[in-house]
Amino acid sequence: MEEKTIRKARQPSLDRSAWIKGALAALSEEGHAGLRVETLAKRLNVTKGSFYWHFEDRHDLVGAVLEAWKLGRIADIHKQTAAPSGKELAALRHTLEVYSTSRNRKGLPIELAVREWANRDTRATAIVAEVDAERMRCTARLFEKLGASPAEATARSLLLYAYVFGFSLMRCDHFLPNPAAAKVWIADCIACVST
Amino acid sequence: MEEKTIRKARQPSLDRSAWIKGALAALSEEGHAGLRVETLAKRLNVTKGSFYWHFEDRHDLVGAVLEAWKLGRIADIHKQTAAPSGKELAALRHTLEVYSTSRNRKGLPIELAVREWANRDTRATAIVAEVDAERMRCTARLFEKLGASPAEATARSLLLYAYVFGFSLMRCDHFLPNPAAAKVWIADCIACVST
DNA sequence: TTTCTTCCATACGGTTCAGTATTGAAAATT
DNA sequence: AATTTTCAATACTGAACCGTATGGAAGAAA
Repeated sequence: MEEKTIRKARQPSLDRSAWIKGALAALSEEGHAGLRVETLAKRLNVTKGSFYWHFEDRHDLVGAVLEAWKLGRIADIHKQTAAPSGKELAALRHTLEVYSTSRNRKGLPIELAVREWANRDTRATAIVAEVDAERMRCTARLFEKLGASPAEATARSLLLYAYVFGFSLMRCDHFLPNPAAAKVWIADCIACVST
Repeated sequence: MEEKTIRKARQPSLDRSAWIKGALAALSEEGHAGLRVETLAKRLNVTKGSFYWHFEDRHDLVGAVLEAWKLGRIADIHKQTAAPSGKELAALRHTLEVYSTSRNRKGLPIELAVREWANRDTRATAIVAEVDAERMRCTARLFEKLGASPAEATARSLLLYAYVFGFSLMRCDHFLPNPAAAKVWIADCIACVST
């Protein structure tokens, strides 16, 4: 409603990034099935005419969305793991916390949608592989600085990310007697390198 | 092709379970988007006429699929965790192994599709919650028999399942220098209760 | 002002799918 | 054998969607 008036007041029209941003929001709320041209147009208060001006076709949009997601994830992990010497453990625990708290209201659904989608789309598979490799590189580096062997650092990184993604897939709110305690125990298990 | 002749030779026609079985296969291969009436009909070499005889509508099928999936998962976990005294650790390690090996070619994609789907469907959410609760009950029992406190048993169970589901979401084949070693390290981390 | 470029609206055709109605054929029952 | 019940094929409506073609409005350039 407000969007509409703003647009009619000649906002310098939409560009590719606006469509991608809307697509990511749709991906978060409706999953991969939400990446529809006409549906996105409604979300942005325009028509398909705009879409086919900025994009070749739906395939083009999907590729752009994946690329934008990849860049965002890699930028995030670099920020999270850029720890000064001595703060490596805090950085790891912070990384672990970012995903398991309710902060990532938007991020985690996108993450899951992309990964589930990667089971049937080779482009998504490649993007996920790139993101995973970069993330594990970054966390493994921190674990090694804490004294872990390369093998252990890799294993801990794998466990860390598998846990956070897997946890977000579970619905155990009704079962966990003390969710906070369980999370603390797990965090200690993953991110406590015995020096 | 063979299916076709068999059917024409008057196999006692399809029943609900055949449709559900086909739906689970479609769910595994194409995700939630594969649960289409006409698509399933093609897969079973019949037409929609048959579907609407056995089911009220698509909503009906989806509910039946979720229910069938739930029962299957609960039956599986009961079988996996029915360990004789002294074999608890082996049962836990076996449970851990079942999901992380390539055996579950069909099961894991369904698991992920249902769980991703549960982000937007209340029925799927409820089903997943039931399955999670039962699984964690079963594994926590084993951990407690191994000497873990109730809190630790719960935490370990949560970590176990979050890990196996999260791992199946990751694409780190190109990065892991020694996948087997990492898996062993993680298994030891999750399922080695210090007595 | 006129022309051109940019950006979007509208209208259209084609596809896929959910759901309904009707018909038909084999099986079971009488 | 006649009839009823069970199950599936066919044909249809309507909606959602992709992609194209065309026209139009606003701003920039001439």
